[in-house]
Amino acid sequence: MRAGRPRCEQSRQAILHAAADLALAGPRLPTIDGIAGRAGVSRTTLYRWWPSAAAVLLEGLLERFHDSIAFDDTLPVRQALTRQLDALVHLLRDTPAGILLRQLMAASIEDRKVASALLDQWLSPRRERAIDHLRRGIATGVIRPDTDVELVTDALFAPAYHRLVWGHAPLDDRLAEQVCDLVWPGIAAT
Amino acid sequence: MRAGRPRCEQSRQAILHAAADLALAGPRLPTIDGIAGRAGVSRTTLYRWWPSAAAVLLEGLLERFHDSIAFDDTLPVRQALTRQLDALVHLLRDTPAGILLRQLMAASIEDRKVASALLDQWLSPRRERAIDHLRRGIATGVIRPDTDVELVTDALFAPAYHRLVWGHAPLDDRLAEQVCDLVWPGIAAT
DNA sequence: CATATACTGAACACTGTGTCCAGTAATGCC
DNA sequence: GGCATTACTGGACACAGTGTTCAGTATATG
Repeated sequence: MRAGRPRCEQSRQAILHAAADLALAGPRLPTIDGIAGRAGVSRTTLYRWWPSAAAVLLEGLLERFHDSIAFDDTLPVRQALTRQLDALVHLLRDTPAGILLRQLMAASIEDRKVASALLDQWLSPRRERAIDHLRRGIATGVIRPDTDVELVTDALFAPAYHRLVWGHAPLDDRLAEQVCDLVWPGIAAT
Repeated sequence: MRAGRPRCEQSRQAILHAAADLALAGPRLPTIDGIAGRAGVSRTTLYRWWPSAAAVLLEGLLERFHDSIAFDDTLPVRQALTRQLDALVHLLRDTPAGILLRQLMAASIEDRKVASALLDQWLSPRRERAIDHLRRGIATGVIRPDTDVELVTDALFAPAYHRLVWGHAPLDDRLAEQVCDLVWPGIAAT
């Protein structure tokens, strides 16, 4: 163990919770001062461990939803994809993850570090799981071998994120199944 | 004509251009002070006509790209959709519209007024045109009559916006055609 | 000329950022 | 127990940006 006073895990949790609470309370990203105040912690402690409020928010999101990638490769490919997408829709609509992600996407547009962290730790792992399913489908002959798996992954998942960001249409219960039904004929082996 | 000194159109243009220039120069939204300084105009003049820097940016975007909806209902439905999507991909990748839109999407997440303006004046008109094409396809028997045109519109256009925002994959030349090819079998009348 | 509206430039209070520093607290090691 | 090391505190600071106010100046109509 390292010498010196150990990091206070209780403060860390209080900070992550405070950041999430503030993010959920309003449309604007929480401020460093706001988070510190609500967590009952000194401003300096925040800067000691995180470079920005967005970084705090991201760590909280990842910690809270780290096992939210619905992955089940025992299911048939089509069901597995539908299930993963349905889990995402549910997550974005019915848990704080949706609002947190919205704000982090806004932050990532203005801050390249947040952008790469969010891409590496949120989107890419989920895309990889979907791509795994698609490759499995190609391997088992269910999906056409010339399928562009990256493109199909975007076609499947982009509508959910799109509706989250723009808010022009609801993330309804049937979305996942509808999108999968729409895309499937374009990739199914004849 | 109204009494009093008329609004200075030259200043207005200088402000819109300054805002766009600053937005293109960096990842962060331009500031009111920055825009005013670059346009050679008093801060007060900006507040006189716009509520925020994002509002300036949005007005500039809409004015510059107001006729960027590729709409041609003489083409067959499938080509018309492909063409509209291809025009969008090109716009997002090869013109300032992409960067401006990225920043406006970030602003719209933090500011509901920006969000509704952007939705009403950018996304919705474009969605409506796509929906028109799809309805035309249904009317002419090319597309299945039970098609959810809103969902299909999102499936077609969301991938482009998704790649613009996340930057995980390029907006390449074949994207429009690939997405249309992927979705078409799911909506084509048998 | 009067009236109405627009632009200027400076001032102001306010919020938030990011850094610094001296002081205090908690741990491992000798 | 004493020491080195690291963590947390709280106040101070300079800085950038916001949004408003106000007196002064400019330019249009009638």
